[in-house]
Amino acid sequence: MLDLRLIREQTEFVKERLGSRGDNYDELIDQIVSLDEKRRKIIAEVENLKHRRNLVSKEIGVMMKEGKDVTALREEMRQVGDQINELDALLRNVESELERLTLFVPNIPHESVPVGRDESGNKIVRVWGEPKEFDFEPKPHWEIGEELGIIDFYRGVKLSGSRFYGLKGLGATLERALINFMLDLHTKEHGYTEVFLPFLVKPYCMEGTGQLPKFSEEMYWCERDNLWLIPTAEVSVTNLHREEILDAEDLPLKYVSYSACFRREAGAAGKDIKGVIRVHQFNKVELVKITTPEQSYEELESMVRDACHVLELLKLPHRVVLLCTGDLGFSASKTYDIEVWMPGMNRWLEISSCSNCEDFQARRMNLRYRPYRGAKPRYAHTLNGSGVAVGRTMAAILENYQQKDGSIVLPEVLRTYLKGVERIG
RNA sequence: GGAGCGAUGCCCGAGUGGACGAAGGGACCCGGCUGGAAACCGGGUAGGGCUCAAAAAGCCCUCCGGGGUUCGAAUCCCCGUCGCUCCGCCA
Repeated sequence: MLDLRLIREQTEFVKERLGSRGDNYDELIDQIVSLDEKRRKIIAEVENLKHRRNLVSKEIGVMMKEGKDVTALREEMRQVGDQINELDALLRNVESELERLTLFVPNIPHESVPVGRDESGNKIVRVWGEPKEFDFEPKPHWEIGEELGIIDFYRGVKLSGSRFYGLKGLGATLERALINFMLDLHTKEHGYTEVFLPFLVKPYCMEGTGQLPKFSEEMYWCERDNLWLIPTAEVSVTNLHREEILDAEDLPLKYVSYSACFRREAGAAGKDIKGVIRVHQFNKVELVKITTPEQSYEELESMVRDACHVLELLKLPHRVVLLCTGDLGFSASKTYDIEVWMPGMNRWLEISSCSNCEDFQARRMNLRYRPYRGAKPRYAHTLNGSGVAVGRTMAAILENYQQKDGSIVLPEVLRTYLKGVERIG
């Protein structure tokens, strides 16, 4: 959520910056500005009346003790009270509409974000490693997984429908090993605190991180209990300290969390239909930081490095991409994607996305910190990034480590997590 | 799922219709005392909004959240959320 004051006082700036995302928000912003004006007018009026009522009510109390007649004043105040109720009701309507609209406004891109229409405007920041040369035609991971009997697409679909899959034997073990490897790396070497949180959350959590109200179609909803399945642990972890005022000396808070992620992929019919890269349920290890505005961009850089470290240790070639304004997510001010090389698919594949949301989410969830003793609270900055997507990492391992004979030689760093197993097949 | 009880400031806790943003205690901060400290003494310590260029100041709101009754609500009524206790069920 953007600061209403910013929208009010720098309307043109806000419109222009939002416009760089590729959609026009002028009309929405104009509606917000005019509702805000209306709101302030009503407030001025109703507060005057309340002030008067407070004074007179006190006086009535005093007069009653003195045995004076107060019927006339009482009657007058009853009328004032009616007016207040009317105005308050009006104000509630205006405020709820204002809030509703404001929740649909995306975050303002950071000034360092390149302006561009779509992913063609993204900038490659750096590349790590080189795509391996194969002396045979490398296969895509879905063929490898099926041939080795470690990924079961058919039965995943039998159980739950399209875009679900199952793992078996060393496939299941590898998935689990990857999760543990990533969690250990981030807790032991990068200083994150591990948390394990609910996968089902209240609607206000989804609103807090920006999935609701705009992206309800993308998520699974348990209607009976009005709970939502998280599309990423970003939701549960970032909301962990919602409505709190944190001490500055505790910042930055750095959390890492494993979670299953659930996505309806509503707008992706027919896209990436093969393999495990676009499915309704997948595992992810997520990084979240809560920090100060002064530190947040440094923290974004180090978060990207922490995520890349996973891929470096796995010796998977990857590159870091700075997203342009048109490719930026709703809540983000600045985002780096990390893309891994998939020799079987012959393309780069997003395996992590690290964003600084500045105070956009913090404002939605009322997450603040106190810069120093006695100071006014300020909104914190929140960051999130995959560290990294587990299913896609498994796919990348299958494709990058495949051998001519169809077997997989497992990355060395995983061997302690695989009880010494060195290859599959 | 049933029954009952509860939610007050940073923490504990009083208040059950009128001067209450809220007694008292603790904690913390500042000052005094001291060679220094403890004890003691004095003072202070919530959030949001509106008016405003801003500051200052004033006003409004907030005693879990939302409605209502009333001239006036922390206090009375209704709804919701969360917590506790007992019963039932359950991995």
